[in-house]
Amino acid sequence: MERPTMDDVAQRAGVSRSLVSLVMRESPRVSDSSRAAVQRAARELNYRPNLAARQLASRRTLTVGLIFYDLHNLFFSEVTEGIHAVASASGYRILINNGRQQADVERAALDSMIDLQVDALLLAGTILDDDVVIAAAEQLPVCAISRAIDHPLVDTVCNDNRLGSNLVVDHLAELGHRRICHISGGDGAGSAERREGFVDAMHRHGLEPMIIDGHFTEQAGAQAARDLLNHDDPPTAIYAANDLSALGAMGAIKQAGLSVPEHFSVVGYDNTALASFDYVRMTSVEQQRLHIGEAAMRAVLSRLDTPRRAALNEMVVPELIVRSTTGPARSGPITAR
Amino acid sequence: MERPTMDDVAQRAGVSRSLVSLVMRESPRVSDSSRAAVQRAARELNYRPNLAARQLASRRTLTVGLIFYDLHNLFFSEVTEGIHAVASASGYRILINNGRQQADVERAALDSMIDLQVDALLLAGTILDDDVVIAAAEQLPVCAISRAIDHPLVDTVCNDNRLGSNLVVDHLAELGHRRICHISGGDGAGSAERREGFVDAMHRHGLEPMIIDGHFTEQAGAQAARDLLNHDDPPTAIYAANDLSALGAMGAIKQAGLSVPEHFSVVGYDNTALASFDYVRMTSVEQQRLHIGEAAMRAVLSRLDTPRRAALNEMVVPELIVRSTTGPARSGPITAR
DNA sequence: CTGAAAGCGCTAACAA
DNA sequence: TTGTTAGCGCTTTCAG
Repeated sequence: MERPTMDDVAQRAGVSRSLVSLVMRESPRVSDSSRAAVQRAARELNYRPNLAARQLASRRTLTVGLIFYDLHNLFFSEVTEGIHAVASASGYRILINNGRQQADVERAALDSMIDLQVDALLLAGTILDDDVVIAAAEQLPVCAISRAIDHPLVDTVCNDNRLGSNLVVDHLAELGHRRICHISGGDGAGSAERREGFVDAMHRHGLEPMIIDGHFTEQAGAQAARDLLNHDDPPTAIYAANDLSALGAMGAIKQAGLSVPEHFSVVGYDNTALASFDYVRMTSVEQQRLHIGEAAMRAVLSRLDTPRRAALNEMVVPELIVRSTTGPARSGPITAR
Repeated sequence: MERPTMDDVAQRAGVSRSLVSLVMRESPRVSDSSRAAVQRAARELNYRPNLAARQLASRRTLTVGLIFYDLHNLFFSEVTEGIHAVASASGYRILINNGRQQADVERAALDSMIDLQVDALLLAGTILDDDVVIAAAEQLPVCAISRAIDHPLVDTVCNDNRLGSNLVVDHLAELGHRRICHISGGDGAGSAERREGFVDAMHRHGLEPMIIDGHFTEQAGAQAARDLLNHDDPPTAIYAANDLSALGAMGAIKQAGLSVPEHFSVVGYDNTALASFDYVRMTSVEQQRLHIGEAAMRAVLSRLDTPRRAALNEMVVPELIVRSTTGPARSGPITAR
């Protein structure tokens, strides 16, 4: 069964193909009667426009590509909701590709999107080289999410990671914590800023920053926590660079027969579903993911209108969500209950 | 900056466009010297073939569409890995769309994919009407994942949900549990079979099945558990239809000051990251997600070769992963520690 | 092994 | 408001 084409519809409706085209694109300059006839014919034939042909002729796809750093990280799922909301309101569809945490896979995904001629590109936490991103931005609007890129053509939307770290340290200091350890996020998106914010905030409170190099993974958090447990003078609070890592730390603490927040306070970042489960109830920093997604989509839409405008670098204000994994600092050494 | 076309490459390489086309499609019938010249010209111009044009002429995209029931469910992330592995080995790219748990969004995603002329469609846990799926299957190869559809054109890959439930009940019965409650998954993918498998297995053990209607969500699991806690004679074990729901139940139990597995054993389904976190260590049923993804992708590839072959309905054997949320049944009523 | 020519299904001036 | 006419960038016969 061959798919009907515009010509088939035109023939059936007794009009020309261009008229059908106009109706399909919802042009106002069509008489009501013609429009009705075309729509009826289209329905009867179960006609659907061929996007490839449309795109070849019009040079646009009404499609934006979205490349994920990692499909397993729930942070991006929520960001996608925001993107979707704005995109669908503007008649754009979204195509997702998974970078699987590997730069070369991301690169292939990016090439693939460009081959498909998406109208714009959204990069969610990708670790692609700046050069690659900039080269892409020379071809089409690009917005990087959760990643700073300083270039006039690349828009960015990030949360204020330094501020987030400050909120965390303030909260912990207020609870009486003085020895706070940060498990860093390695080369992950935003981890450098979170780390710097942590150091600054600690100094501001007159405290000595303590840092373990980590990753945005459960394993890294677990390993770091195990190291801390063997420390001569373990900290009273742990601030992990994201929820996954924080949960890893909580797992290690639990396995050691200790508990949160009695022995250690633990704070994560991202406020993903992981943190909000009643079984976990983790204190975490909310980045305003929905807002981030919306802002990113709006950025590329506006650049579609104004290709050479100056870069937009939006900094979203994060918020600390206090739950049950933070409490007063224990006094003295660790004693199993 | 205009994108170079095949003609530009041909001109630069001093050959005809058709020859460039052959080289781009890696045809063996090209002399080494021509091939080299074309490849060099393409590289120098930074040429990338226009997929829309290619598709318009060849009628294929080398692209498969994947529609997710929900991007927030980690189950599908893993399935995607399997799909990706097989797809990329065969030169196919994957395009993902999120159904956001709503049939109409799924429908829009499906239409969108068909408009884009993807070569085949993979449906991961979608709740689309059978009619819609079948109509799609008449246009292109379709494989439904985690969902049974009985139609000669629709391939399916599911895990054996009945068997999964049997494994769970066997395990719990062996631990001495006799009052086991199943929190069902409502209209979610596979929940009917899990429920039936549960009932059968209970009867096989001479036990009375107990069921609460639920959903594939944390909230549903929590609500069900709260109901059970108020029960005259609460069960000693809870088998939730998926990990999310099981974690919800664990949260409610924890909030009530009770613990797992001392007061209640809890089992989930899917063995997602949620279950394997050290902080959770939940006993759960592994569906062999990677294998499921691979099988689904292989199914559509084979149907691309043999469009009218009989439907393939693969049933993947699940495995019970025993962790720390199941233990011997408590004897007697619940007493807080 | 290489080139010429005819579309794929649609959009976009331009004319009428 | 509607129809005519060129393409969009590529693949695919078919000759040579």
